[in-house]
Amino acid sequence: MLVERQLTAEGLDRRTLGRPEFERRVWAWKERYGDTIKRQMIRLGASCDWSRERFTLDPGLSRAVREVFVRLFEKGLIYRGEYMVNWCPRCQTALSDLEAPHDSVAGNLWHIRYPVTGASRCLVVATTRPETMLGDTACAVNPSDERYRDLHGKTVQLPLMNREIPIILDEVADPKFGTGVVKVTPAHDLNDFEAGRRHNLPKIQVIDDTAHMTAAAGPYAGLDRFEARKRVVADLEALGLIEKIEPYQVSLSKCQRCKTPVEPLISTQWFVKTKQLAEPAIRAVEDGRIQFTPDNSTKTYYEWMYNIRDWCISRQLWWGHRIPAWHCQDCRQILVAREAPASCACGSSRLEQDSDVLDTWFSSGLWPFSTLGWPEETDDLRAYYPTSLMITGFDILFFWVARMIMMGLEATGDVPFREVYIHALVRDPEGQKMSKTRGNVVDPLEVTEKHGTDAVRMSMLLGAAPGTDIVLTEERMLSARAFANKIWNAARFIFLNMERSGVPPWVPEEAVSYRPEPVSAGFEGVPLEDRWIFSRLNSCADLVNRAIDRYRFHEAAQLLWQFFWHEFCDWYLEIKKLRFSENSGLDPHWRNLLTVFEASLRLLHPVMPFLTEELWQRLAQGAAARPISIALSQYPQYDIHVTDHPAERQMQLLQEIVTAARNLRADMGANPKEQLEGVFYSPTAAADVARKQIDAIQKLANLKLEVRAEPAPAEVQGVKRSTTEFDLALRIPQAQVELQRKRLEKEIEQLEKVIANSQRQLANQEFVARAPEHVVNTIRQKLAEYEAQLAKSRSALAPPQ
RNA sequence: GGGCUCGUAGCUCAGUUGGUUAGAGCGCUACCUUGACACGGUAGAGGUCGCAGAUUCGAGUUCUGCCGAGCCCA
Repeated sequence: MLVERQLTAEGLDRRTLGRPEFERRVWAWKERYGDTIKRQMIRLGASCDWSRERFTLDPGLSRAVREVFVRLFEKGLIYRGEYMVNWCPRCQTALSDLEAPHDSVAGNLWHIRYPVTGASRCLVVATTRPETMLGDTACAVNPSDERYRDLHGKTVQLPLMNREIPIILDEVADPKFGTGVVKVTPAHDLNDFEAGRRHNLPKIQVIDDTAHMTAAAGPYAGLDRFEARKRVVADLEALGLIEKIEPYQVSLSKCQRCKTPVEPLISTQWFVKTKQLAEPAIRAVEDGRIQFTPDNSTKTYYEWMYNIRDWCISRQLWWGHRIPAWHCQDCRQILVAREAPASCACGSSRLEQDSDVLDTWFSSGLWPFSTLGWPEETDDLRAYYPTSLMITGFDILFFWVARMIMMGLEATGDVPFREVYIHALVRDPEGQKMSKTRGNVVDPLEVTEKHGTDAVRMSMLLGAAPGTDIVLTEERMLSARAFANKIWNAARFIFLNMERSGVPPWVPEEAVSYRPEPVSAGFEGVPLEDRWIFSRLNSCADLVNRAIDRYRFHEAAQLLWQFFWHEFCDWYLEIKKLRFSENSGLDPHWRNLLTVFEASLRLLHPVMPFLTEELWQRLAQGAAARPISIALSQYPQYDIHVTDHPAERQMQLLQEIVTAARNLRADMGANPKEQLEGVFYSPTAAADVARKQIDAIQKLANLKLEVRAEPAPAEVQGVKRSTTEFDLALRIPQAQVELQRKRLEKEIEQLEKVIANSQRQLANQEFVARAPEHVVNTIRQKLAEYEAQLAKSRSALAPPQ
């Protein structure tokens, strides 16, 4: 179409150019612009086996097209027939139903009087296209419609044409619509065409393939169809035959490519009988040989397949696969063959190939096997067919996916793929579908240039929940860029400190078998933060792998974000700052840190390929034997032996202590830079954690802390924050103690609410009797904890005298 | 007309088989230019999960109806 546009601009058209020259031009265009999408994909970091790139007009694929066509024809599944097609008067071609989408547009419903022959009354018919009345060959009423019972078998006089046409009884007339009478124009409306078939009505074509009126339209011949409509209406009005005109929403089909209103025309086209192909294709999905994700696409698929109609596959275009059929110029016989036949059965050698080409989706439907060398039994075909996964958009579920399944089953006897993942559609910031006409298309190369490819990928993935669309907003991309920046800065920090500590180029060890190293002898000598981060990394790898397996990419992206930013950076690196020392060399702290960091990069790599590749190359530069790219390295996998529950519990306590202290500080309005003194009380294992991790706690909360392995006394100095495990008291100026009251009151209020809830639930006999035991126990346990905490908060609010 | 999807914090959305005080990012508020990062840090405010019923000991989650938004097919 773009090539035709170019020609128009040059004052040419394809007819003056001739077919060979036109084809040459299209190929030239394809050479020049054909790999735009490929370049975009490369820029977005798609890692495909580009050596297998194919084009449907490549020789191998063309051979498959002819093979399938001939086989279907020989099985009687392809036929040539006269049928009503969607005709584009501009493109001069037939279109499939899918290529002629219809919109609701404002129009009119004209009510026209047709005088009944030999009677003084008129039948009133309602139509949205008055100009087609010139081709009417009947009027129809519903057989069950009592109002018109007396007119059965009568005729009416077609106004303007003065033709006598019968009144037929047909279901096409809906008694509830309009007057219950419809005009029947078999040559220009699909429903009428079918009604005409049922009643053997003549088909009078009054509009030609350029949308002008034909000679059959009498005085209107030569007029454009819309001009003819005006004239017909004006003439009818002059005759007093217009009863009324009411505004009406018309369903108007337009050519998908050029938006010209489609004209339904009768013509001879090639069709595929789809019912027989659809049956096995439905079964393949029903019995699970093909699975859709998200699952609701399955319903859409069934809906279409159960109601499938024959597929018009011929196009009157000059670009595409020529239909492998030859017309004998002498006996009119049509020969369908894989290669051009030399002569016809009648002996004539005057054979001309059909001028039509095939719908592009015909060849696309063969893609999964035509690209692998079919019909030859190639090694590729044996190795890769059926393919594992088809990823595509919902908008071509019918165009492409359904047809691949039908064609795959028909040609090879097996499904073309096991799974279909329907990806999200990217929408503009207003949630609108992008379209060239609306002008809201986001150019991937542009946003990539602006925010970085990795940020664009991350922002899309974060929104990629199955079944929802992705709204691509500036804010989202900016926040993803902030994440990329965070990774970059974390790396900078690491590289900088490696230098300070005199760490030599690091050689990654076999990360799969690596365990965090102790800084002194024994398991207890492994720093808590290392035990913890290895356990967290392992858990993250597990969840990310599982999320990806289930196509829950938004979940994977969020897990990676949470892990890297809020665990690795916020806690791990912050604690590690305490462990660095000048000239330490590659000590266990460093080995642990670098191993986790390297694995994190690998974990992040599918989402942010460019950034992670860059950092990974720098990080692992010392390694002699390693993959040349992070893309070729192993993706982190879950290993049950790395899970360290005690470390996770201890680290959680550390975090709770630090958070409690920060809360207190914020409540008191303490300056973050001011170091506060405090006392930590706990009769439980928390005291042990506090004692061992005192450095980290003091650093992270900017405290000078004394740890006492005992319960807090009734009254402490300063302000106090309590959990079930511990009490933390900070010394602050007496004047600020009052500030705590508000927070305590709020906390008490919240606790009272949840305690009341829990109590109500536990008081319910039926709940205790019927709910699973673990649920009841959890609530009992929680209630006890709430109550203990409430007691502490109350005493802090009003210390016993 | 038939089918499908969605209504959860100001915005964009998570919430896996019904079961702890419903989450995230952005935005917002307060404090902090601390030698990785102000594209940052810490703390915080903000939701009767569209409405009305039903099932259940228990519903954001299941069912029905209604209201609202969108998509696909006729």
